Amino acid sequence: MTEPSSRRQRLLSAGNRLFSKWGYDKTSVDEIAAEAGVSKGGVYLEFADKDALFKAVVHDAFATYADDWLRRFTADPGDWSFARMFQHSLAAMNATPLVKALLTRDTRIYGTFLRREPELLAMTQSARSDFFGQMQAAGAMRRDIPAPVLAQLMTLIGYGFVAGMETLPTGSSVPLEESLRGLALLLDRGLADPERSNPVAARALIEGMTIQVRDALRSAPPP
Amino acid sequence: MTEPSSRRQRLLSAGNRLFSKWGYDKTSVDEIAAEAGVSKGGVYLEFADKDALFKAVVHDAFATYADDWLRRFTADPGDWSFARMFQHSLAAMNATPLVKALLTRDTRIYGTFLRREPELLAMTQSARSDFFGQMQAAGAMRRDIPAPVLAQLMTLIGYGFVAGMETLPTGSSVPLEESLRGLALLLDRGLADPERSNPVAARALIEGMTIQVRDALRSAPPP
DNA sequence: AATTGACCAAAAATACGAAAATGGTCAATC
DNA sequence: GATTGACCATTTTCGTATTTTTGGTCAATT
Repeated sequence: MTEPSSRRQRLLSAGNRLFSKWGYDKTSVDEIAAEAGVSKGGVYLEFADKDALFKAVVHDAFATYADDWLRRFTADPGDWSFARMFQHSLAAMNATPLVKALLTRDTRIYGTFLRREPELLAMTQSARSDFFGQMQAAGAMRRDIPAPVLAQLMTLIGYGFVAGMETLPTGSSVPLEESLRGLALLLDRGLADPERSNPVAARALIEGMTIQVRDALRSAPPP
Repeated sequence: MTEPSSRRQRLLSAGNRLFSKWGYDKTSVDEIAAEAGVSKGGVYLEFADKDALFKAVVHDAFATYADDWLRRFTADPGDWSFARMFQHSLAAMNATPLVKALLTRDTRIYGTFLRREPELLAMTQSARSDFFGQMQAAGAMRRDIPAPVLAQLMTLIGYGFVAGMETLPTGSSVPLEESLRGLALLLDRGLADPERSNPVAARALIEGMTIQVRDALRSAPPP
């Protein structure tokens, strides 16, 4: 038997389903209420307005993404390397429609919302260059590429994998998971510092950064 | 003094300029004729219809791209490696609006055209997996990643660099050329076969492939 | 006290005829 | 013979009146 979820939970779930499918503009409050088995008035008992509901749904999706990311990462028996962290980050993003849509700036999903609330995009700036600087300083990443360039590289590559998969020719036969494994192999060797290697420090940095992002995405949304 | 270019040349040039800026649907034959200093009837003396003109312009853009690619590649004093070939390929693509727009499926530019002529997309399938198979066989590329996966990797990374640059946050301060140099460093080491290295065979393969693509794009468009 | 759904003003979708623009042709012109 | 631009049928755009849908409220109901 299923746990009777709270009204808020049901609204978030229904909202996530419908917003993911039809987007912000083409999903009405009526439909969400019906899908959640709540009257329209009930929606406004829980959320101030449609915007607040949408923000809460997006925030929820990011928390789901962060959890999924960490779950995939810890379940992977391989090394605790940056390349693997990145690999699972992309896999989790791809599996969370609203996160993917935000990264790819899918206006069909975010509709008029991104124009009114462009600060939402800050949530996608995950590849911060100070992290790469620390990795370099710890001897966990090559130092002949400046940290800001590394950050940009990873951002663009990540964008390519998430956005490209659904834009490029359909018959690309290679499933995303396999591409991501290949990418991890490529990055593992391409980003390593060939002289000094410090897997312990690397692991500490990666672990810290991962947890930090997870907690940041889990925290309460801004007022 | 400037060479008086032929009517066909002026039409291709004007078409390239206007199609790049306004797209297929929003550029009229009248405007192209005016921009080229030709009467409307003159357009139809040169091309069967608007579609034929557009196809010729796109074909011309691809030839320009191929030339630019090879020019950048040969002007680069660095190694004649796959990573550098790829780097300059992306730089040239990015510098050729109609090529970039086709790769990114920019419907603002290609408008209704891509629906009627989807085979145009075949021109963007440059990363063919048999090439990677040959590179692997020649000892010029690591063999622990299957060739089709390598092809997919490079396709997605390329997409990320070309499409991501204009979609992602504007203040990304790192210019594309520098990102591409970093990418080449990353790929050079990430794709290399650590055991056997065969720069001579690699160079032959890359040279052959480059010329082949260049000639293919230069050839006459299909009837 | 918690929840509902009829209700309202505002916004968005639709319908549709008028007007402008467009792709393409060809008799007149150079 | 090469080139032009007025011309035509069709499509697209525009303006607008009408209808539908939507976000949000609140008296009535449970």
